[in-house]
Amino acid sequence: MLSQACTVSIQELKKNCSNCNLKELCMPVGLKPDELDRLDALVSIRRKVSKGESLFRTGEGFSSLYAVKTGTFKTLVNNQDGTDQVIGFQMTGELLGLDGLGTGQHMCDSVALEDSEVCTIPYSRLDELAQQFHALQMHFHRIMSREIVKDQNAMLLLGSMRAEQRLSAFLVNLAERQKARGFSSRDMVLRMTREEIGSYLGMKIETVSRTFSKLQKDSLIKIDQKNLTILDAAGLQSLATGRTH
Amino acid sequence: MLSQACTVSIQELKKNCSNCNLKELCMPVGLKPDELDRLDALVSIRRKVSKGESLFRTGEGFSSLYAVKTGTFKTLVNNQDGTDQVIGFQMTGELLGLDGLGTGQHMCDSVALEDSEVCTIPYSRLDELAQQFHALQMHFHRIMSREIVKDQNAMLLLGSMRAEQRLSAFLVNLAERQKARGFSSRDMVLRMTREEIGSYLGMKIETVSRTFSKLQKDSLIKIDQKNLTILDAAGLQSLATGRTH
DNA sequence: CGTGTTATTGAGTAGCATCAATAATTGTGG
DNA sequence: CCACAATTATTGATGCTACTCAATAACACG
Repeated sequence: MLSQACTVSIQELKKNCSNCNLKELCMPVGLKPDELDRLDALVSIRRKVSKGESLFRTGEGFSSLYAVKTGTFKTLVNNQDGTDQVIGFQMTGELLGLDGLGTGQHMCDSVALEDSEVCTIPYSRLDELAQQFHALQMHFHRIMSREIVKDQNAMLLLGSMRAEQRLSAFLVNLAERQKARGFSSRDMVLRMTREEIGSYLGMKIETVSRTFSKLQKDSLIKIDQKNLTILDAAGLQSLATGRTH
Repeated sequence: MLSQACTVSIQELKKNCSNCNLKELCMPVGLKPDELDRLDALVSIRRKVSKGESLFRTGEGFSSLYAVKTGTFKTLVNNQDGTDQVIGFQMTGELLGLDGLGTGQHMCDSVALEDSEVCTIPYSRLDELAQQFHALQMHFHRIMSREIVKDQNAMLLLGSMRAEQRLSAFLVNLAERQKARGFSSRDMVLRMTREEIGSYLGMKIETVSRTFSKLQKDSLIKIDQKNLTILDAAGLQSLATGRTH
């Protein structure tokens, strides 16, 4: 795995966190210059993950966290009957692997939806560094807490929304995240299949497809395969936050 | 709030973490005696919360975590349309308040389902102590990670199980937690209403009631109001882990 | 003891899943 | 680079699950 780092050029190695344009989204927020330098060394291990390849799998030993440098991932939990369920999509700047910390083993699979690249953050070294730099420790806590809140909001979505609302909320969320990354929140490319969206939102692929068609018929979106345009952001938002049942 | 501590007798104050019978479930797991002593001082602030009363509410400033000493709580997220959804039930030894760490404000409400008591753990002091005692820091990370995994499993339940399966999984989980606390996993008292169960499981109160009746008809459980007896634990378990759709 | 809350059960219905057929797209090997 | 296979997506017809509405019963609380 470490040999993967060789695929990164010397030039690339020199620009880690310090001048990474994801600073605001990833770990290093609020760190002082010297703290950033230390973190740089930590995440110098890059790893490429091709489309469809796993970053880690359920049951594998946990040793590192991963920050998505480029690309998109999905996270899957293995249902006891052998089926999988998507429980999250991670895009640039988001952290992967927090699930493994509790037991020392990863509790889900992480699979790249497109050719992607991650920064590997060995937990033991993050921990060491966090002991020295309190701000990093605090920030790490905040990241974990936000992960908990995010999951709880997903529970809300799954527990009390109907199909149209779920999909709207999902698209609004995607748009927000795109915007936070400096991309258009109007036009985007869905990296995941209808089936993956359905798995995440607790609905069948046919229902996802029909709901997309309905949103399009109502002129809220334009959807052509993976290419999505949000035509009426306010309308979509009001659908997403509307009555539950 | 601090005045609540006065309701605790001197005698009670002397027996905190060190000889608390929840050691295995709560924070102090794996700490050395001197570390435990320090934690003792930390959690000496007890607080009683009567049935129906809030421990904290959405939007309130975050300053402390809470360990349930006795009793049961429910956690609610406020849906944007004004309705609430139960996203968890906390029993003895479980930690509350992790949601507030990310933003500095609580992101959910926590309400006592019966007269309860919590140990207040000021975050700033926990943090201080964790800097000194690395084991505590590690343990705190593990607790947060497990919270994430727990929520992800709840997403799985909500996204891919049908009513009977959801309720079975819920009851099996309750039984396991009762057992971990040294109580009977066969007979228990449900502290929550049917409506609260329904809210948590993403189903209506009528469906909860009907599903209880069905499980009883099939001789898997005996349910008389809040009194539950699990007659066929294996059968219930196999329902809970059975096919999704 | 009465009132408000909580729970049970029935009848009818809406929403989503299932089954099915077809189309569009992606990936692969010749 | 093209042809074929496999995957992914769309749309229709039908059925089942769980929601809605409703009536009644049991319980909790003051």
